[in-house]
Amino acid sequence: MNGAVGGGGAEEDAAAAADFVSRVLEVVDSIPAGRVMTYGGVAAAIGSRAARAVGGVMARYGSDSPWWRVVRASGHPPLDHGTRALQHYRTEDTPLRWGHDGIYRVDLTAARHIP
DNA sequence: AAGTTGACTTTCG
DNA sequence: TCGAAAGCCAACT
Repeated sequence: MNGAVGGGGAEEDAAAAADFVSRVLEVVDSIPAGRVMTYGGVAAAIGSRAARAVGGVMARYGSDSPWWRVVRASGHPPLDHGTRALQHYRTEDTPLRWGHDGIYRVDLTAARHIP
């Protein structure tokens, strides 16, 4: 395969990032249907408090992961993707708490998944 | 190397 | 119950 060692410095950066991303995706992928986890919960599961970094990973690499199972601490889905997530929540039979204006939020009291 | 951004969290009013 | 501000961590420029 590769005769040379290959520098390493840049690879360590990429490896470190891939490691963080892999852990996040693994936790997200381990969330069962009908349950949700907060960004901070996922971060805590991998031993970090980087809730924002978790969101950043979802924005880039979450395209292939059940990102809709990861919600904010308030039970609101990510930004304007609520409509898109709602389709999945109804399909996964996730407990939702509906407001008077038709807006909904995930019932973390029942749907919060604890690893 | 340093600063800015970001699919966030928590606390105060 | 809702709104604004500060804090923390990781990635990008």
